[in-house]
Amino acid sequence: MRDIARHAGVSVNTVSRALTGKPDVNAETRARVQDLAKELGYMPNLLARALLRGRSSLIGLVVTDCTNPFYAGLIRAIESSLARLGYGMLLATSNEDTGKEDRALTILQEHRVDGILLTAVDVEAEHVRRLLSGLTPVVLLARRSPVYEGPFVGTDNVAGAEQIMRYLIDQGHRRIAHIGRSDAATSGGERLRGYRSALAKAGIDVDESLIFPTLPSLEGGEAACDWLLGLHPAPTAVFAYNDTQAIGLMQALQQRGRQVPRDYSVAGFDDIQVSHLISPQLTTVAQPVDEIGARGASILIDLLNGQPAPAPMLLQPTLVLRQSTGASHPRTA
Amino acid sequence: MRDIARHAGVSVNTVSRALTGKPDVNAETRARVQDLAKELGYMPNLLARALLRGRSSLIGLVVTDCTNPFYAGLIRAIESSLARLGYGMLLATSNEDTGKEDRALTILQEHRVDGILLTAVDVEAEHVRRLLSGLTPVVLLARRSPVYEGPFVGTDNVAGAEQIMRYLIDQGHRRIAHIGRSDAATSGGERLRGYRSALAKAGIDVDESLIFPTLPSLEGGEAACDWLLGLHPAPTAVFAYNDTQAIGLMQALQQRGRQVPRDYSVAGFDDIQVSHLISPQLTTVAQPVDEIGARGASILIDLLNGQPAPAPMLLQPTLVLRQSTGASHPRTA
DNA sequence: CATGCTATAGACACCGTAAACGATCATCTT
DNA sequence: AAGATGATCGTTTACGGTGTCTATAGCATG
Repeated sequence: MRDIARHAGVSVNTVSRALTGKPDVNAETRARVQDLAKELGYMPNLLARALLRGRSSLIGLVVTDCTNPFYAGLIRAIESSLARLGYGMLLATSNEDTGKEDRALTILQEHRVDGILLTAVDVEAEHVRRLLSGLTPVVLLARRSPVYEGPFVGTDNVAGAEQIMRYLIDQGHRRIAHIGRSDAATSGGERLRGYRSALAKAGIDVDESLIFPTLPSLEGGEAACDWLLGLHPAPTAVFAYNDTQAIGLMQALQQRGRQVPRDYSVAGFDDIQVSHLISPQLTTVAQPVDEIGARGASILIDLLNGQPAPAPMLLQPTLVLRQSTGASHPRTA
Repeated sequence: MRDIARHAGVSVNTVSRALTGKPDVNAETRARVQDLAKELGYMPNLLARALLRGRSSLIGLVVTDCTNPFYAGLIRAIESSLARLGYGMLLATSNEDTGKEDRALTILQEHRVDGILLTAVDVEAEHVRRLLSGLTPVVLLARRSPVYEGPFVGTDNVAGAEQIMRYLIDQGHRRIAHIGRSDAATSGGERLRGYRSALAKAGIDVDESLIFPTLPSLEGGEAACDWLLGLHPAPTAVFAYNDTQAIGLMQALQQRGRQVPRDYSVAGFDDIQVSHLISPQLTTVAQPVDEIGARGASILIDLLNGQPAPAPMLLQPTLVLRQSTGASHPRTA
């Protein structure tokens, strides 16, 4: 900028005014300065501007694992929203480790991000509490504590689970097993709640022995196979916490000579891309990933602009019926 | 920092020295300052530090699409490497659009990232040329122009294609089709080169009518199905540019009543996660994603520390044999 | 006691930009 | 023609840290 000022024979400040479109600059001078800026390849130093204005135009995003297709979609939606609004995105990954998450958040704050979008490993953790009571605006995504009433965007997991369960019940299934999530993630509890309430609404007693908490991974799904085959009387359908588990289960079932959906209907949650590539294609519940990302970003930006903190926002998932579920058949075994 | 200085009864400068571990501070004073810093919840302002030192501790990463599992893996590897080295990562997505890429790169530079990791949409594009001849250190990932001799890390696509082709040839296949990539991405040309050279080495003439350039997507693979079925004499195997195409093709073939690998052996490239979830599991070539990311990051950091620019680095992919390929059967048709 | 050395800490400048204020000059008003 | 007005531009200051130079005190040395 100094260079431009010297070449143009004006002060640094005039250059600043000319380039940022402020008034009090002669049109001629402005044109000359702008030409020179282009010629010299000038780029504003956002660091300096940030330091002065106390706004970095940077948003921090923390996810647990960007190779998870759900988070990958989230990242894409957020990045594109933020880019459109003129913000840069600092991405950090916690890898489901609270310690790493804590450090990542500290780094983000030291870089003076204007706000943070967080899918927390453990919403109750001490460092999350500290963050939420701090000055940096934060919007939680996908996971929240039940008592938290601040900015949040996520899927209505209870409603999604109820939808898929109602569908299975409508198909004639009465003994429906649930593969759950064994860790602290709140979505596990919510989907389980939907499982229970759908059964209750249909007048079916919940059989606790039909619930199997495990890891939300392929291996978790595979592990559930043995458990499932050991149940008597056998369930006719299974609702898994997520697609990955459901796929693991289906693979294991097929290896044991069972057929889906003939022997067992299997339903998942998330609608990751794989789900319509495997055979049979998986019936599941699609999360509105793009909308979660876009809403999260816009809520955060609104917060930065001084809007009051909105209440938690639950978005509705949609049922995706495919081939892995069917009508209940009477058991021959 | 001013607060700490006042509370401790020392100058701001002394606080700085105490906290950054510089010498010339009394051990007692240092301890007092550090205690106060913790108590007051002090966080260094990296913006200010960056402005002064001319280093932001920020690295920019530009990928075409973070929902692509290959790039998602790359992002994870890079993020974890950078975090370990004390750098933040600014992520931008080009969505295969050179205009968006250009804008993203500008934003990154305005934020004064210390260096950029780039998987360019089009390595020959004007704005990429400009970037490479600029001052910001850049390491290209995965895609490069043949004439570029600067910092680059990627897969040896030619060798990977040769490996899988040699395997198919060893299985007795002689008429092997190739579904290619229709756009400018260099990896397309490289894999095609491997296809040709493997055939040449085996003494098989390249039949240009067996090469079908299309989109690197599911749809591209599906589109290739009609073409494939129209070939006479029919090939016994297909080598696709990537797994996604291969999967699209297999689905389309199965819908037409053809069986894989009985009627056609199908091989892909990339080893995305889906590949071992579908049936038949896909034979493919695995890219060393983690290593590409880790090497890319460390090369960039070396550049920042004044090391001379290294030559392009090609990493070897590994063959993953699964169920979608088999020995060549004589055609009955 | 003068001198020089060391340990410690303060003062000042500076990074690149922008807001606030002040100065200059031409033009307009009466 | 004197004063008011407005357009244009320069000067000063600040953002939060850190490198460099300088100042002071305490101590050992000759």
